[in-house]
Amino acid sequence: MLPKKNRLVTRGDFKGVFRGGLRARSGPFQLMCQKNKTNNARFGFIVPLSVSKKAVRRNKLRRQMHEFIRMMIFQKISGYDCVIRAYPGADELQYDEMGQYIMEMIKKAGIL
RNA sequence: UGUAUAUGCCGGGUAGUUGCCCCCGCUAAGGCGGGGGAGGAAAGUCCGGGCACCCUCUCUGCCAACAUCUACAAAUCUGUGGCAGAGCAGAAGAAGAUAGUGGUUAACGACCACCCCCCGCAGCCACGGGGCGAGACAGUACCACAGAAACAAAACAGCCAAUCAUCAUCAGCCCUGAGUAUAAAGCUUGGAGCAAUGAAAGAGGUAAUGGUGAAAAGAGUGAGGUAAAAGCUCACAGGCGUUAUUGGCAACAAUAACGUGAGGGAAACACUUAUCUGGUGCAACUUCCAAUUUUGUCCACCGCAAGUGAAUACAAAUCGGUGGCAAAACGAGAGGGCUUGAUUCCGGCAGUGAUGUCGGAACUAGACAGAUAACUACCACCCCCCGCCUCGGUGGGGGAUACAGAACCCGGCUUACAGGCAUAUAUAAAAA
RNA sequence: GGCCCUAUCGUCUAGUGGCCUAGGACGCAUGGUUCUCAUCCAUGUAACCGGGGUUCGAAUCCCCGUGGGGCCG
Repeated sequence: MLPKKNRLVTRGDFKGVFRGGLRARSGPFQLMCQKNKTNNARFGFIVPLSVSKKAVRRNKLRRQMHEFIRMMIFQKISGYDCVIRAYPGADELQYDEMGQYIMEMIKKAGIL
C-alpha cells in the first residue's frame, strides 16, 4: 500500500481529478490525471461493483494496483494527482498483465 | 479398510525482500525501536437484546415570570411553563407479533428435555426424519370439474302396497233394493260395506342404495327387527366428551363409570381465546469548525441628506450598502461515540441437558476512497505422469489448496465452503 | 452500516386457490396476398426465479434462499 500522504482521500480530491482533462485508456483500465501544487504524487483507485460482485476480488485488485504503483513508478512521478479506474474484465488478469496495461497508460499520458 | 449420512472441530506452516494501519517509548524535526493486526461464517439481514436519542406518563430537585387564593407583607402551597436527574412506567388500537408442556436465557420465533401427530415401515416397541402443534358444537365466507346431492335441510333416481285415497277380481261375511215363488226358507239379479287377492307409487314411508369425487351426513362386524328400512334394538370392537382413580411439576398416558353421535381446512377472514409489544436506529447521538445565509440599542467607512458655511466643502439622526466583530442556522471536513465485554481460556461443583455458579489466568483489529498485503523459495497434505529398486519406499516433473474481508457490540437462525480430524449409525469386501 | 420493494414467453404485461395444458400485445418462424417489398390475413414458436411446506389441488397462501432495483447523513 502507498503511504497515506500519497493517497487521494476526500470526495473533493476525486472531483478535481475528474475535471483535470488528461486521460488515457488501455485494456480494462482508465487513467485520469491533474497537476497539483505540491511535490507529492497522489493516487486514487476506483473498482466499481460491476468489475466483480465479490468484495474480496475488488479489494485484491485495488491492493495489487496500489502495489504496482508503489514498486514501479511511484518514485519517478511528482506533482500529479492520478485516478485509475477499472472496468469489467480487470479481475481476470494476472499481476504482470495488469502492470503492462498501467505502464502503457502512463506513457500515453506522458506524465513520467 | 472403503463408501454414505449425521454431529462436533480445524480452516496450511516456515523463511526472505518490499510495504500498510493502530498503540507505546525516544527525538527539535525527519525518523528510530518495541508490541498488536479478520471469520466460522466477518455474508444474508430472517429474529432477539445491549446502548443512544425522541414521544407520552410518573416521581424528585432547581429556576424565573404570569395567574389565582390566603395574608399587613414575605415565605410556603397549588396550577401552567422551562431545565436536570431517576423509572424491571408504555392505557388504548379495525396496529403488529406469538401459539403443545416444562425448563434455559439479558431476550427471542433460538436452545434443551418431554408430550402428541405424520412419514420411513407391515408396525401407537425402538431408531431416524418432519411438524406456524390453541379454537371449525360463536360468526362471515370457501369446497372447481364430476355427481342426485358438497354440508342446511330437502329435492331427484331407486326401494316399499303396512297406512290413507284409487281401480280390478271375488265362489267368504254382512246389510239392502227389485223380480219370482212362498207358510217361511230359498232362487235370480242389482247396489253399499267388511275381509281376502291383485294392480298402481297419487299421498305417504325410507336415506342403506346412487356410474362421481380429495371428501358423500362419516359407528365397523354379526344378529334381531320391518311393508321396505335405518343405532331402530342387542352383542362385540372402536371413536369423542365429562367425571373419578393412579402415574407425571405439566402437556399427557392408563384404568373405570356415565354420556354421546359431531365433514374438511384457521399456512381463509379487518374471526374467537390467551399472552406480549411506544418509535427510530451508530448515517443513532454529540463536540470543533471552513465557506455560505440570517440577525444586531455594536464598531468603521461610503451613499442620500435636515442643517452649517461666502465658498471648494463639512455634516447628526433615519434609511441603504460594504467590511469587521458577535450570535444563531446550515453541514465540506475533523474529533468523540469505538472497543473491558451477557468477553476469552483453564479447572471444580450442580443439572438427563440447554445452562448456571465458584476459583484462577488473560487483554485479543479499530480502519473511514476504508490497514491486516504483494512477490519469491522451501516444507506439509491431495491428485496425475515418468524413472529406480529390497514392492512400499525413493527421485524428478506438473497440477490443485475452498467459501470468503471486520465497520457500535453481543445471542441465535439461514446460506456458501477445497481439504482434513474425531465420534456414531448404515452398508460392502476381506480375515478370524 | 441500516431500512424497503420486486421477480410470469426474446420484450412489455394480464392473471379472486380449481374454468391455467397460464391470456394479450410487440417480436420471431412458416405459408398466403403482390410483378417485388411493406401493409394485411392465417398457423406456429416460447414463460410462472430456485428449494421445502399447508391443501384433494399452488403462478397465487406460509417459510428459507437467489437475482434485480430503490432510499438514508
